[in-house]
Amino acid sequence: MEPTPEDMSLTSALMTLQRWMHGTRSVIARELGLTVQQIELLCVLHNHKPSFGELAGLLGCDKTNVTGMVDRLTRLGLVTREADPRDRRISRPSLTDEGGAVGERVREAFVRAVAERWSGVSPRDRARLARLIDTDRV
Amino acid sequence: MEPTPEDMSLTSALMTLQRWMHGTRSVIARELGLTVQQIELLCVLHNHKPSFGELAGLLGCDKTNVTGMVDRLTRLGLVTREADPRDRRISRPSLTDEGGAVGERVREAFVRAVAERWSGVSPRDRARLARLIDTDRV
DNA sequence: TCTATTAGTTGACATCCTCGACTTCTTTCG
DNA sequence: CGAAAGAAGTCGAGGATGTCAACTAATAGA
Repeated sequence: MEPTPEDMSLTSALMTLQRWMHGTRSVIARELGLTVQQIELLCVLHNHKPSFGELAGLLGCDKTNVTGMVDRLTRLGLVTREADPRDRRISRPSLTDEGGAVGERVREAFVRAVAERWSGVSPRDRARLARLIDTDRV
Repeated sequence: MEPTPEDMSLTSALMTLQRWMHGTRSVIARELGLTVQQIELLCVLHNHKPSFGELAGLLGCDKTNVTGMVDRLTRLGLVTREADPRDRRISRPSLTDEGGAVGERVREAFVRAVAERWSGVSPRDRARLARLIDTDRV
């Protein structure tokens, strides 16, 4: 399957987008005194109680990594471990009230940044963009 | 500026995309025995000889960080420091032949992954997607 | 039951990231 | 010109991230 010119320009757009997202997330994290990975974890835990293994999959990192991340966020009072009543091996990280509030601020800030970056694009095109991005996911 | 429903679904699409890109880049890096940041650096240096400070800006990290990253890539034979003849404070990291070849493989792999992910979308829509992503950059 | 598998943790080690302090070189301005 | 101010890169300390192999505890399967 040969890459077409459209694939090339799409790739280049994605690289630019990648840098923009990284920068945006860094700023948001820094304002809250957290790391990018930590705010990502808080967002993933929104309305969601995965096990450590599932959480690792969602974050795209090793499960041995998640242990330490949850430890540090627990120390900050943002996350707790909840036991699974059906399987005593499993414990499910979940947000504390404060962790939920911080996650909410993160999502708000990100939506605001997105709205601002695409403010020159019509709502119709923004919806189209969202559909095109997620196309093969559906 | 209130976020609209379009902004929300765009944000959600971007978060999914972010995870896909992270996973894709991790796989590419791992296959080459490098880290995500290292392949990013190799890509940024393609046809480009920034100073350390400019490189830090492009990578979205601190310049004190770049010193170590360039050191490690130099040890791997992928990057060298070139002196700037106009200003002796400045040295410009640049790709060795091998570094250029590795960067080329990274770009190829990424384009292939992009082409595959959006293979269900018409070339016309892929071009439209690229334009919409980069809209306010132009 | 007895074995194999799964979930989470730990320790070792490399990398990433940030901060403040430092050296060297360049620019500015008195 | 020469001293002060600024800019570029480096270094060291310290925390966070990421990977690997090895480990414990609990469950599932034969």
